[in-house]
Amino acid sequence: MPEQSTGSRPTLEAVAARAGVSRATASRVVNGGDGVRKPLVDKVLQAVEELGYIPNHAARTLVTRRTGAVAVVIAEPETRFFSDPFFSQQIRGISKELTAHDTQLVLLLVEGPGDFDRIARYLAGGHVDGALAFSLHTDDPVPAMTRRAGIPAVYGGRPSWTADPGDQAVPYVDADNRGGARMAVQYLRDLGRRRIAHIAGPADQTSAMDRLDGYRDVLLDVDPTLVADGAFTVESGARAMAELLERRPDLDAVFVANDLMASGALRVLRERGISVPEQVALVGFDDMESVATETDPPLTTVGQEIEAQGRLMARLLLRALDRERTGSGDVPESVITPVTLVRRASA
Amino acid sequence: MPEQSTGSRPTLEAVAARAGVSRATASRVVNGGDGVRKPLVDKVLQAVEELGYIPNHAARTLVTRRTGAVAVVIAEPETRFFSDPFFSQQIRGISKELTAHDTQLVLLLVEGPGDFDRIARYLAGGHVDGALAFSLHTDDPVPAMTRRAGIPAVYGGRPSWTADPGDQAVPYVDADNRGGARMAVQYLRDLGRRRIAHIAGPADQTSAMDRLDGYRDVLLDVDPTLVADGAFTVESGARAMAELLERRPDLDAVFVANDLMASGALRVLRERGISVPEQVALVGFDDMESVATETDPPLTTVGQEIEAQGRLMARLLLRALDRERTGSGDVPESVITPVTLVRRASA
DNA sequence: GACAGTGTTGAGAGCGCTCCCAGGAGTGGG
DNA sequence: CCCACTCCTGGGAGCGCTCTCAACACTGTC
Repeated sequence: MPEQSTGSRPTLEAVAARAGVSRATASRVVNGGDGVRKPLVDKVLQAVEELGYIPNHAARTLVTRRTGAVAVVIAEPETRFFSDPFFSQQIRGISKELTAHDTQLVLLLVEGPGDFDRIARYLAGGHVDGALAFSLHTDDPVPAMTRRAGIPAVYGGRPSWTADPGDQAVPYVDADNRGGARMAVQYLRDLGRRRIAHIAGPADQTSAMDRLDGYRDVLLDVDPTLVADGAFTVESGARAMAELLERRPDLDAVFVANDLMASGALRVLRERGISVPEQVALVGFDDMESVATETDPPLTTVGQEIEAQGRLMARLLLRALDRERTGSGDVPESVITPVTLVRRASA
Repeated sequence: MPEQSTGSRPTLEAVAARAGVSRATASRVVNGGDGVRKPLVDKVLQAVEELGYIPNHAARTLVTRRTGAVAVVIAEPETRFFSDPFFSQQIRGISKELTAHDTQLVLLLVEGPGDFDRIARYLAGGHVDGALAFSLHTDDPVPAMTRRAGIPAVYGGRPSWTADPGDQAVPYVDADNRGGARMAVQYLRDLGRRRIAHIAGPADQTSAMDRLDGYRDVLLDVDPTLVADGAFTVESGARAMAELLERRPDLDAVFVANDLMASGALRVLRERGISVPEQVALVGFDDMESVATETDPPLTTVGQEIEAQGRLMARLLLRALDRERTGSGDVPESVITPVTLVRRASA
């Protein structure tokens, strides 16, 4: 084991001295070795090895002005962050991609509304080169913060302001919510269902609205009594289902905007002795492993590649960073990821 | 808005100049202002405000040798990290505590076994002041890495090597697994159950072993046919339940080492038409929100305060860091957090 | 053989900050 | 009124690194 017990860690200076070269040459070797002759490269590399040299990150950042880290901002209120494996998977994808490009992931969980100041200060403080954020609510202050901090950002989920055409383009990655919804409703129709209801997600989340739009795309002028509002939670799904059943006891199918609500809806249907899928067919959205396969019956749902979305977000950000550094390269553009209908037993 | 559009951000030098003081005094004010007279403090503060000054983190780290960040190392193979809200909650608790002490959270997800090198290099590279890790497997290389890197670490879950008395003390935070198991089994006994089986977790995780020990504490010399092995997953729980039913069709209760397995067990019992809790009473462990309340019937289980555990881990680490810095303070000691029996319908 | 051109190396100037140390201002006691 | 002492402030070194620039060696050409 290299001598790391000597208290302070070896510096580039020490490496250079041991290799019998200047600090500048040692630095060149450590950073790739371009333009240094082979024998010297070897000598420096050996010195690095012998001393157990590890570059001092702070010193390097101080001069290069690059931190090699990006922030992941999660502004979701407690409840969802917990019960939702969505974030975990997305983060896993992000982590994979960042790791492959030697970039670190700083996790910024927003602790309540008053905490945005801290986040803003952090982003502006030069701690990170860029930011990834999940823009789930219309009033999200994160975009303004990253703009002011002057660092590139990529969003997960279509930010609401993209509706305004005049606004600056912020790249984002999102599943094809609208297309997926269309697919689900069309499937129910092909099954012969005619009174297809919808349990919608919260109006301040674009994914919920896009899914609602997709539902409407297929069922052109749909009866408003067939649509109930939910909040993407199990409980809200149960409530909405009860509401729908009361208003429209004749419904024969429900497209639910996410699996969590679908599981709540399923519970209510079971309690009332309504058979699924015989009497009422049910299709969810998300294909959330721990939910969709565990319900009784298992959910037919729209699946999205969550981890791939995370990877993609990271990739877009890294590309933006690269562009910033080299001054060239293609401008990152938003990406819509495909979805698939996963057939199980509920429809 | 302060003039941040001038390209490069203002330095301490600029603040000092504007306030008409030296850089040293400006630095003192920025770092608390001890030993600086009020009028000067105010002048500097005003300059900071006007210029929108934010300290350069890299420069500060370079001289203080403190990064103000800690790593959270998660070495869990993919599957569990996803389906398990455990980590999310634990991280939330960690984040809350760190944030309150102005410390950043760098997330290090281990991507496969070959990735440990990267983690080791990162920890040794002076990027972070300390590390939090979840030590779930006996062969976990993280402890060795942090020791070599010379940074303090705190573990989540009792590390297996704490069994060896000679080993150095590594502080950890863990739920009272053994006590909780005792509580659960005792409860089943008080219910009048006499043939209480156990579905155990994987043998390389101390939590599983501690729960098994607790089970044995109550049922002194238990018949080995009453114990089946699982892997903390829904599927493994189902398999173990089937196995138990085959070996001991007379069993009248099962204490399952976690809720995920309990939900699998429940499914098997339902499929066989065995009523819960009438014929077989079932108690789980973890009180995992999204599982325990959603099963049919809802699970009676042992609840632990996961978020509090995360907070505690962070607190212990911060204390160790403080100790390192000031050279005094109490040595952090491991903490066992209490558990409670949550009664629902399954027992 | 002189000269331009190419490739490799080292010296040294900072990056922005903290902190040690010395000097100056102010205070109280003898 | 002078001296010792305390309190506050500024000068300046230096944290470990990158990067520019100049010096140097070597090659090929006319």
